[in-house]
Parts: sequence; C-alpha cells; structure tokens
Amino acid sequence: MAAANIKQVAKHAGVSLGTVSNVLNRPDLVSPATRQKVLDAITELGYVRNDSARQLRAGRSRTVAILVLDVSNPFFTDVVRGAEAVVEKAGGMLIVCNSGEDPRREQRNLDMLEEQRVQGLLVTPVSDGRHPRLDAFVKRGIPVVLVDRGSGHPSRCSVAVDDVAGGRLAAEHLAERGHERIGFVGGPVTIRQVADRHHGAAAALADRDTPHDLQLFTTPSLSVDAGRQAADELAALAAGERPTAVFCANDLLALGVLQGLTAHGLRVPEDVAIVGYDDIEFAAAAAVPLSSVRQPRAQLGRTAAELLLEESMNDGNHQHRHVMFQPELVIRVSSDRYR
Amino acid sequence: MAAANIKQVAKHAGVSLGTVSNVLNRPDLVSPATRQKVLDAITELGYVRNDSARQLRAGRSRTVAILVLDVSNPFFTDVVRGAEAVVEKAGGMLIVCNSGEDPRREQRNLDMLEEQRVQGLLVTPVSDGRHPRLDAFVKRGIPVVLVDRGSGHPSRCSVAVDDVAGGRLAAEHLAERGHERIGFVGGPVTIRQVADRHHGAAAALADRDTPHDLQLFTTPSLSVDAGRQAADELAALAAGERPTAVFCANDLLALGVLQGLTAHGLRVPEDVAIVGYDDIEFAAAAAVPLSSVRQPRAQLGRTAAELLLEESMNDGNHQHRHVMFQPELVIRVSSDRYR
DNA sequence: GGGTTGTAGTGAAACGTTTCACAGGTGGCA
DNA sequence: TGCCACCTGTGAAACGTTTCACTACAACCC
Repeated sequence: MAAANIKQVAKHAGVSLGTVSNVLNRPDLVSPATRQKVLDAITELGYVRNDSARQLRAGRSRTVAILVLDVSNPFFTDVVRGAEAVVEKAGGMLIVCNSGEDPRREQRNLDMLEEQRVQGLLVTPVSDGRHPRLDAFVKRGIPVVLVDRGSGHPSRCSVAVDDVAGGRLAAEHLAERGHERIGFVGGPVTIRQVADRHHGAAAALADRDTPHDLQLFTTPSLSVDAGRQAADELAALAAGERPTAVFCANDLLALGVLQGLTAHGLRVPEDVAIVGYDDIEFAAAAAVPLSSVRQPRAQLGRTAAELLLEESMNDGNHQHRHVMFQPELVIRVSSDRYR
Repeated sequence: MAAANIKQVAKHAGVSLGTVSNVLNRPDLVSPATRQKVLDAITELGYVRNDSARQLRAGRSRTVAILVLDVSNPFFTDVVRGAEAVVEKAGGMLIVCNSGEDPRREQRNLDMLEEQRVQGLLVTPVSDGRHPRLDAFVKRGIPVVLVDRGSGHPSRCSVAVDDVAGGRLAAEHLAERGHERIGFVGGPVTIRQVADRHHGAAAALADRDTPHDLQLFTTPSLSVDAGRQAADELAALAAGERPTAVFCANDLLALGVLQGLTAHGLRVPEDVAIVGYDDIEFAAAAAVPLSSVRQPRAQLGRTAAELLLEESMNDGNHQHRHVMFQPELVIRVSSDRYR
C-alpha cells in the first residue's frame, strides 16, 4: 500500500539517503557490499522510483510523445512503430496520443504534454501553416519534429515524404496506361499532403504532350466511408464524362471507392482504374488488388525519432534538418488494364 | 527559455505564491480583481503548470495508460478510441503503449508506467495466467483493468468478449451451411482467446447430431503472413482431405488465408469457405467479402475505462466487476456458398 | 610523521507544486 | 465599544528525488 520511498530504503539498509540514490544512479561509486545491502532493501520493500520527483529534480523527462492524427490509420501505426524502436533503444519511452484530426483535442493533448514537460514531441498537426503552440514547446526547450508536415520550418526538424513526387508518379502511370480523363479523390484540401499529391498529379499531366483532364472530387475526410461517397458521385456521372481512372489521396479512400464502384456495378480496372496512396497492408488484399504509392513509413518514424533525440542531446548547437523521402509506385491489378 | 514557475508569476502579479495556486485550483476563493491580475501575469510570462511537481505533491496522476499487444492491429485501435473518449470526458489523458506481444517490452513498459505512478492501467497482457507484475500495481493503489484477458480475477476488473460463444457462432454457421470437414486456423494456442475460440467451435460441432471434424492448423502469430502460410498448408492437402471451410482466429489470418488460397487457385467460398474473427473494417473490403465474428470493440474500451475511473474514484470500497460482452456473426460472401 | 591522494559515505539544499494553519481587515450585531 | 464571523490573502511545510560540498578514513610517498 504505502509506496516505499528512498528514505525508508535507506533506513532499512542502514545507510544514508544519498547512498541509495548513488546505488540507483552511479552504482560504481558505492562499494559492492553496501550496494548489495541497498539492493536487498529495495527488493524487500518493493521500492519503485517515483518518476515525478526524479523528473522534477532533474528538470527533464525520458518520455517522448508522438501525437498522431488518427491512431487507427495504418500509416500512423507504422510510423509509431518505427519511432518506438529508436526511442526504446535509447532507453526512453514512447507514448502515443491521438488528436483524431480534431483541433480541440490536439490542443488539449498539447497542453497536457507541455505540462508533463516531455523530452520531445513528434507531431503531425491537424492544420498546416503556422503553429504558435509548437513554438511554445521549442521556447521551453522541448524539441519538436514535424512528421509529414511543414517541411522547411526554420526552428524545427521535419521528416516527410515527397507528396508532390508521389502525385506525379501516380498520374504519370495512369497517363502512360492511356487514361485521358483522370479524377482526383481527396480532401479536405487544406491538408497539405492532399494538396501536394493533387498538385503533383496536375503538374505531371500538364507536362504531357497531349491534353489531360484532372477532375477534382473533394471528400470531407480520408476514410473508407468518404471513398464510398465519392464512388456514388462517380457512378452518377454519364459514362462519357466519368473519369476512366481515379487517383485517391490515400488507400482508405481508394478502398472505399473500389467498394462503392463495385456496388454500383462498375468494374475496376475495366471501367475505372484506381491508384491509391500509402500502400497499406490491406491494399494487396482488396477485392481488386490495389495499385498504390508506397511511403517508407517505419523509416519516417525512425528518422523522426533520431532527429528528436539528437536535438535533445546536442543542447544548444543543433542544426535543424528537413529530411525528405521519395515514394515508390506499386502497380497492381486496380490500374493494370493495359498491361 | 526559462520556464516560469509559480513564484515568478506571484512576484509579477504582486501577490503571494499561495494565491496563484488558489487562482489555478480554487478560483472562487480569490477576489475577481486579484484573479485577473494573476491570470494576466500567467499569460504574460507564458506560465504552464509543471505536472511533475503537481503530481509529486498530489501523489496522484491524471494520466491513464493503455498497454496493448499491437498498436497496428485494428482491434486494439478501436478499443483505444473507446477508452479515449471516456478518459477525456473525465478530464484525464490517455496514453497508449505498445508491447508488440513481446514480454520484455511489456515488462519495460510496465516498469516505466509504475515509475510514473499513472492513475490507472488498461492492459492486455502478453501471456495469460498469473501476473505478479500487475499485482504490484494494485498493491500500490493503481487500479488495473484487464482487457480481453483473465476474466474472473478476484483483485481486478476485466472486460472481455465471450470468445467461446464466438467460436460456437462461427462453427454452427459453417455446420448449418453443410460443411463437415472444418479447419481451425490460429495460434499460438497459449493465447487464451485463440484457445477459447477453438474450444467454442469444437463444442458446437460436438453438440451436433452428425459427426463433424475440426482440424487444427496452428500458426505462430495472428498476422496476415501467418495466414498465408496456413493457406499453403491447406492447399497442399488432397481435395478429399482438405477442410471445405476454415474458421480463423482473427481477420488478419483470414485475409492471409484468403490471399494464399486464391494464389493457389482455390476459390472462396466454393472450394473453401472462410469465417474470420473481429470484423475489422477491411473484412468487408477483401477480395471476397469476409464473414466474421464481430466484437463490440469501442464498447470494450469504453467500459474498461469506465470501470477504471470508477475504481479510481471509489477508493477503498470498490467491487471488482467482470463484464462479458456477446459477439455477433456477420455473414458475407466468404462463407455463403449455400445461401 | 606529515602531507597528499583517493575512496565511501553523508546530509542539506533545491526542484515547483498544493495545502493548511493563520493573519489582517471589514462589517454586523448586541 | 467589544465580540464574532467572514472574506482574502499569506508563507511555511511537505511531496521524493538528485546533486554537491563535505567528512572520515585508509593508503601511499617522501
């Protein structure tokens, strides 16, 4: 019941309080005999360090937090696992928080993480643009690494995948397969990744010799459900106006579109080809195996954590870096009509 | 840079340290004029509470932790979201930790969470059975709620879904559809859920009038990959010996089996029917929409969090409860050959 | 033997809160 | 006027660590 503290351990072992602390933190300063006495006392009393006190005194925590947009999006779970590996190897602990793409929940989480004085923060903010809230972290000495957002900010590191390049890959592939009316499904367009992927696709098509059309189908979110709704829209168009291929801003949307089109009796890829984005594990297991733009997700998490820890160690003279990874197109049946 | 503390705020506002604390914690004790002065000082200095100190003094945290087996398993992400909603409504914060089904990582996470003196712990332990490690939490006054594990333990609450009933549902369904040679794909069998689902299925078949066979295909894990390997085993059997239906311990396995069988040229459900477990979002989007046993996942998380908070409040006179939810069978194409 | 060096262990101070007994001041009431 | 009650605000104590200046003692060297 009563949580034993260092003082009780000291008394029980017949040594001073400072000695117990030394056993815990610098065991080499203590003679083996004394050390053993202390360790025995610790076991006997079931003593466990109080991290609050330790942290209060030390002024720093060994906990790194990652605040993601959606815990149930496989993209983020892989990023988390990459980051986890690095943080744990460094002897720290990674805690995962979820904003659910809700600015208020993001705010709340940031508030509590700042109060906790976490060692550092990996975050994908809900909105792109300026983040005074994150500047507060930096000012307080808590390094922040942006994940898949806001590359190039002068006062923090960032890791991202080149979404413009990803958009290009997808559109070029579809154009090469002979598609001339192409749709882009994604939204909200305020999300930078969505906008970038769209711009990349548009740019790729504009670079082509022959004219290509890129019709925008805006969705309220990046979910399977939103994809189904977009499919309804697509199905409602006359065959001559309907895009013969769509590029979706992520795989959840793509799976939704696939399901929706199938429900409407449209065939993939014969009537409409689909390319998704993220290459989640289930992309290959979809009703029609899904072509997708693959991002090095775990790598993203690993690098983000490494940058964070590096900044956290090199107090003072740290150069912020912006790492950009290149995506890769994985072609499967959903876009392979002409192969 | 220098994180402002309460003392500096007090000085800046021209009041005493205790008054600032009162403004923060019991604003009604402070006159409006003074309160405003203090609030202004707080804003001006960018003061943010130090949770370590607060927690040290208070002896308790407002952070609830959930330690899951696999952050990237959709089952757990839904449980997390359910728990999140409840904890946040209560003004707390939920942090997610991942054991990755590795006992050593579980151990490490538990160590750090105990040091942090979290308010409570929702956990799905890697191994079933006795958990002296968790008893330590309870002894220290940190309530523990088991999620989908170890129902009936006298010193902690638990929430679970009736896996035996789930197994029965699946097997009865397949038997009714006329299958007599049925396979069970799952493992390791040391995982209680796997064993329960198997037992439920076996029991349902034993209750039948006509003899039914339940052949066990053990897998090393509950992943898509393991499912693919199980499919190889199935495909290698002669058609007359091969089960005409398999019940998989979870949907990841089922998707893997589906993929693997298809790759071997076997048709689902014509050659082999499949029933999965969990009804993850992608079950319906699989190459062949997957029949599955659905668990009330978010409900599980919500209830777990509610039990935890209740125990945390009602210090002393709390009755541990064990809530068992009933699963539900969702029939889709993968098992619907005779419909 | 005096001085130096090194090793083991000590205990007070400090980290930033919250709480609590208490002090000053104001107004009401007899 | 004297007493009491009430409202605001005060500042010291306590939470459990880590750190650091310090003591005690032994060993070594000249």
